[in-house]
Amino acid sequence: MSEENPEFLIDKASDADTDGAERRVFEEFLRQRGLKFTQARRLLLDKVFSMHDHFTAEQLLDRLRTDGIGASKATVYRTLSVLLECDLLTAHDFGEGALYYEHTFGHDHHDHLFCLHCKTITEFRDDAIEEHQDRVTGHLGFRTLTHSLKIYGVCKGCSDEEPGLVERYAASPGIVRHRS
Amino acid sequence: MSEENPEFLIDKASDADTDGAERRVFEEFLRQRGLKFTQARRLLLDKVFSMHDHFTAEQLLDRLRTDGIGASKATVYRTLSVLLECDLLTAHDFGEGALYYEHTFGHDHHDHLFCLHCKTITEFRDDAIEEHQDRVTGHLGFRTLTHSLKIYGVCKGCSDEEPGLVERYAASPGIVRHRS
DNA sequence: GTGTCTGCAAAACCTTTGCATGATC
DNA sequence: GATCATGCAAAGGTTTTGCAGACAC
Repeated sequence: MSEENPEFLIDKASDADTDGAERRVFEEFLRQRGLKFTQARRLLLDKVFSMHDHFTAEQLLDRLRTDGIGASKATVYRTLSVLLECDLLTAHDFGEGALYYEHTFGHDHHDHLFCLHCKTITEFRDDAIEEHQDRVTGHLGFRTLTHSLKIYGVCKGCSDEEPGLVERYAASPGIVRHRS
Repeated sequence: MSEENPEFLIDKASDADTDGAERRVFEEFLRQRGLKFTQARRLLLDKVFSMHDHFTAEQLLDRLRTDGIGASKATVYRTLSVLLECDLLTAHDFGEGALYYEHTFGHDHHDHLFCLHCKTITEFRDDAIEEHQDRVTGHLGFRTLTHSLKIYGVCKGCSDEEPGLVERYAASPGIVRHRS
């Protein structure tokens, strides 16, 4: 492993080709529940799986419209909700007002770095952290269903470009919003 | 340390007596900014520091009214905002719609377990987890300002009382809401 | 043809804000 | 007395919902 690509960094490009498996999962899920595989749902599924970054409902709607697909806001939210239920999608709240979604098919759990300046989201995974979490919950008899670790700060790119940025954010709690 | 009280559990009772220090901090902060120490702010500060659990703005408002203190919703939100800015308060988003607040005076950083069934919030701290986080961000040149680790699941009390609860939640992604 | 889905607009929800009145320094 | 704070109601944002017409099975 090179220094530029440490073992805990997640390679986003590797999920580029899912071989259409998400579609089979989706169709099967719909069938089981007596729901219908409509054109809107097919178009939305395709769009969601063509985006390999995190996106909000509004951004998804915009990109659909750019493609000339006239889906309504209600349908976007309702379809995202179905995709969440069948585990093809995950939502993350970074305290920015809207939820960020990412498709998750065959992806392992991972955690996030959120740059408060450029809003870039970086994914990472660290087994040691996971193990320590399990140790804590095990001690307490707490049965974990899901968990989230989010680290907020300033990414290397931003702090290289603008030295003093970190100090500026640290002095402006209003920007960090004290959400933790 | 007894088994009932592992070293990573945070003893909430220990912050019961702050000796009024939070009031001095608050007054000093207000003075520095040319803000006023009004009756509403004093009453809210007292109430916030008399509550040793996590609470929402709505719950705070209710408890104030129970005490016969008629603060408006706007004032509650505005005062919470000031308390956040002077680091006497922290807000947490557990995906329940509203933010949960907790007063933090002389408290070290800690993480949270959230029981999806009884909504109980348990605090813990684990230095090893923090160290691993620092290692990851260090590798990436990411400058951390704050972070949050939240573990969602079913607490020991709930799963003892209702066996099968965990499985029920695991099968109902809609309840977990897929927020992570 | 039955049952589900879509789009629109309106509502829900928490939170913030504008403005006139009232309190603090 | 100047300035900031309060309360009310209205607006802000994202997300959800009711309903009539449209589509999938």
